[in-house]
Amino acid sequence: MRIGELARLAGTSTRALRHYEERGLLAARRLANGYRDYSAADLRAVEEIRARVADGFALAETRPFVECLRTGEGTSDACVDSIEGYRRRIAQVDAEIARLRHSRERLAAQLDTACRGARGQGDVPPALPGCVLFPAQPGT
Amino acid sequence: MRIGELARLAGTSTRALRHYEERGLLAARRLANGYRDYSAADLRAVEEIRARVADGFALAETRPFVECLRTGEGTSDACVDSIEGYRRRIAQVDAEIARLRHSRERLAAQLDTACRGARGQGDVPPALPGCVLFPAQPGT
DNA sequence: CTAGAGGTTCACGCGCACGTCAGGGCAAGC
DNA sequence: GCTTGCCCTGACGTGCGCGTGAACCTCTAG
Repeated sequence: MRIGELARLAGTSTRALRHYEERGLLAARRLANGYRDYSAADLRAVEEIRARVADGFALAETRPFVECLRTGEGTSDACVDSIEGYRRRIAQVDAEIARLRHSRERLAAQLDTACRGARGQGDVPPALPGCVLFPAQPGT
Repeated sequence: MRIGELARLAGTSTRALRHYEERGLLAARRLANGYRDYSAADLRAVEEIRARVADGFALAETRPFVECLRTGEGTSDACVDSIEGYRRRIAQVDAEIARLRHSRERLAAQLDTACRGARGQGDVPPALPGCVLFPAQPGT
């Protein structure tokens, strides 16, 4: 198939596919007229890339998975580097969640004091908007 | 004080301070020789900016807080726009945490199946590295 | 023959918060 | 006079994942 069809099937753009090729993630055969020619395996590779990127992997970090697809035929998980990649990314996500949770706590505290002490130190300010229905952290 | 001292006191760079000025967040008087001249209030403003940025606000979004500092003398919380800002940011953080949690679950599932099915379909692969001590999500 | 829908490469744009030169001026000590 | 340390204003670089032309070629249908 050619680049347009692959883009449609993979739910992305032709520009993205050429970008993956520039980055060495995707290699296309060429037809006699210079057009790129892709196989079903290439579609799998692109789906793999998109899936990893959707989970926060940088493009360069998807490389082990793509290479694992080529050598391991069928799955991209079955390589040591892939497992390493999963673990690293999970650690990053955990760290990021922790950071955001701390940030969330600080923000909630700030909002709280802001609502209490807003302008009129002792008496209740006239229904300061945004201070009713103070939001609790979901999922806790 | 001049820009270097302010940068040291605020724990940032002179370049950052000039950048804030370009963005209209910080206005400096000028000495006779053209040097910027800052006051203690400016230090408070810079601290405010840094604090907001540290909690994920974009530079432009720190503007209400800084302006609130000028008008409200003392705190930056006591303005309606600040409270709105807190709420919006909290909503963003919550959404981001939710996204990351879903991503985390998908990643853990992938790692799990990868560790199970790695290479040798039925028999246990020779202690695939990274598959021992499968990490659980912290804080749950 | 002529559109029109595809393909090709090259190369700049973007958003964001600055880092990092380049090329100068000002004040103070030796 | 020279060095040193601080300051000034441009203006380009960075990282990332493409978007968006420009200018051109190629195949197919009418």
